[in-house]
Amino acid sequence: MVRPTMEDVAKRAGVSRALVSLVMRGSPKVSEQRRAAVLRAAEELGYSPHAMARSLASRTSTVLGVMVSDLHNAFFAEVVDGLDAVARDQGFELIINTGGRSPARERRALDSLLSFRPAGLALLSPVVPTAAISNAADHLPIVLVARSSRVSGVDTVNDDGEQGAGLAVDHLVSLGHRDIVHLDGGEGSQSGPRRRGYVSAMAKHGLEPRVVASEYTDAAGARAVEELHRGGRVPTAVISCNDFNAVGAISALEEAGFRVPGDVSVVGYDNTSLAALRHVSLTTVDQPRNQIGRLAAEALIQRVRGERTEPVRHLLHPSLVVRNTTAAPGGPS
Amino acid sequence: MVRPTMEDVAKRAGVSRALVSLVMRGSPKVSEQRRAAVLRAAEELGYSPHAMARSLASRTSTVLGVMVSDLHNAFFAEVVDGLDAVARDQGFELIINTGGRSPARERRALDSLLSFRPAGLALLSPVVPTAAISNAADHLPIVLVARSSRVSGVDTVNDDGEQGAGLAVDHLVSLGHRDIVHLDGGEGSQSGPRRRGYVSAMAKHGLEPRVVASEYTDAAGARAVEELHRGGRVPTAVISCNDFNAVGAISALEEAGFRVPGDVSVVGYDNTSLAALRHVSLTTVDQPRNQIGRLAAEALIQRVRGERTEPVRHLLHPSLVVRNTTAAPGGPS
DNA sequence: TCTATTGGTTGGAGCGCTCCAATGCTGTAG
DNA sequence: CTACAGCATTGGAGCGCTCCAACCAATAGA
Repeated sequence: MVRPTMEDVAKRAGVSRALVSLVMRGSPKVSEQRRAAVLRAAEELGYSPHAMARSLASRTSTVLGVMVSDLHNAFFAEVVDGLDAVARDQGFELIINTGGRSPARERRALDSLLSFRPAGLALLSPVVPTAAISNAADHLPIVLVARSSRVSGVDTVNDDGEQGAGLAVDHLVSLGHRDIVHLDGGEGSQSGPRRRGYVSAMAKHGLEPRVVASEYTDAAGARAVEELHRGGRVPTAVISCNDFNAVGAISALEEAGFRVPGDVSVVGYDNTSLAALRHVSLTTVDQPRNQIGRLAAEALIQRVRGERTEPVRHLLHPSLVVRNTTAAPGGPS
Repeated sequence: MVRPTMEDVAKRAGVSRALVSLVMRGSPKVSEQRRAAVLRAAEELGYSPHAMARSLASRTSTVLGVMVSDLHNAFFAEVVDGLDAVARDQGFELIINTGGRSPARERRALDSLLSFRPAGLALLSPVVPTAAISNAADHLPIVLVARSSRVSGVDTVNDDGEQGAGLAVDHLVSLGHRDIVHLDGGEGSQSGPRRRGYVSAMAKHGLEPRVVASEYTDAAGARAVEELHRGGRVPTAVISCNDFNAVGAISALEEAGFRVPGDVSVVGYDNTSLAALRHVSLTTVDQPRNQIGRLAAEALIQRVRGERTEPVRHLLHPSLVVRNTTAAPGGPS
């Protein structure tokens, strides 16, 4: 169970501890002969450097902390994937913590991440108060993902939800729709911009917006449609707050006897793997999730390396993915 | 950017560094008066202990390493969720790394995890050779998830894939099906046990097994069904290797004019969130993913605490979730 | 009165490493 | 033959903490 230390390697190779340290860090000022001897000794002992001791002694860190508000959510999983790819590539490790969407739990998660003195911190859709964030930002570089904030000195990476919703409206209008309803995401993280984008795009086309309260789940999407149906006010097109909601809406529409997209067109948001299933084949708005993660990692690493001190605010352009749930109104199924 | 140390807190509170250490670790042998003074000083300075220095000095760690072969996969996300819940509850942190299903990358991920000298390591469906695992197992407790292995001294947590496939067969047989095809998962991680379970359950009922090569994707499921259709050998029931495959199969069946479950019943495997969507409503086999994660964390922590030295091999019982894609053969849609 | 005992407190060594100033060792110039 | 580079190498201090033996009252027992 006991692992060899630098001292052990030094002894075995017949050199000093400092020399071993130089070899381990790939310093050029070591003679080839000694280097080989050290590497051999390390190999024989099964030695690998102790990252924490290294970090303590050098007062630097190669760890990036990641606070994921909800690992369950596929969106974050893909963002983390992007973060991970860049981090690993640049020689950084990820240490991940989840907040469970509760400010108190998230607060603790944040503290425990900070106790590792990471080089930087990525907060994915955090719910902690701004004060806690700006507090932490005094100590280390921070990048905020999927939460816009004016905390000074903090980088942000966001998808432009307004633009995305606008794309959906434009698409439907170009197909000939005029009666387009938005199923709102309520408390969901990006629902505000999406709603605003919908409303302003409708206004742009001279159409009257209709926003129906809903949530980011398929059950909520179905419920919203059922209410519309009961009220006798089913539109020719629906823009859901996300893909799950859209799938629920489709299912309720079909149960009520409407054909999709024959009678009603439906657009989702997020382009989750769900939307791509041929059984679903949902027209939806794609957020470049992986790229969001990559940009976040890059922003962090730039700061860590001192290559940049000005905050950067990435606003990524979503794109529309047209599949089989949208068509001209009254068209063939 | 510079954070206060224990020394600073001690000075401010007018006590020794050792006393601050005791307070921080919640030792009972500190007078209330001093404790309060220390806590106040810490608060005022914004001090929080340095986890790495602590770990170095105490030669213990509160970090559990997690190697996820593929974060993208919702299955692992949920397992990590379970791990996370237990770990946090027991005062451990998770440090996560991904291997990307490549032995070389995974090997590096493993090394970098080990360089943090974590208290234990959870490997989720690793692809590295057994030798590497048993090597690491000499240094720290390891739990293997979704990969059965006879490495001595290593704990494992697995779902009983054979039993799960058997449940699906039993269910279909009890509905009256006799012509049941299995769409095999090929290289997929648990496809072997699932296939074996299918074959032996069929044998048990005196039925002839039919295994069709496929994969863990919806496109592959659709392709397999199309082949069956072209060969004119569409069965009355299909057991897919996983939910994605099942959804693909359903979509291809419907396109070919078969009703599900009227003409053909379909069973998935995994009970992903996809299966629960009302639009899909797939009968499937549930693996207790969250519990798999919890058990893995518990196994690790028991070892870390020295509460157990014998390896434990959890084999979890899957359960059948009956929804709307299975019915008696030839029954109403 | 003197010695145990107890509970609170402290200084110092040391965890495995990095970093820096200092050392020894060539080789070349003066 | 001394001086001085230039280079490879080294000892030691120190990162922020824990742990241990020692210490210091204050109280209890003999």
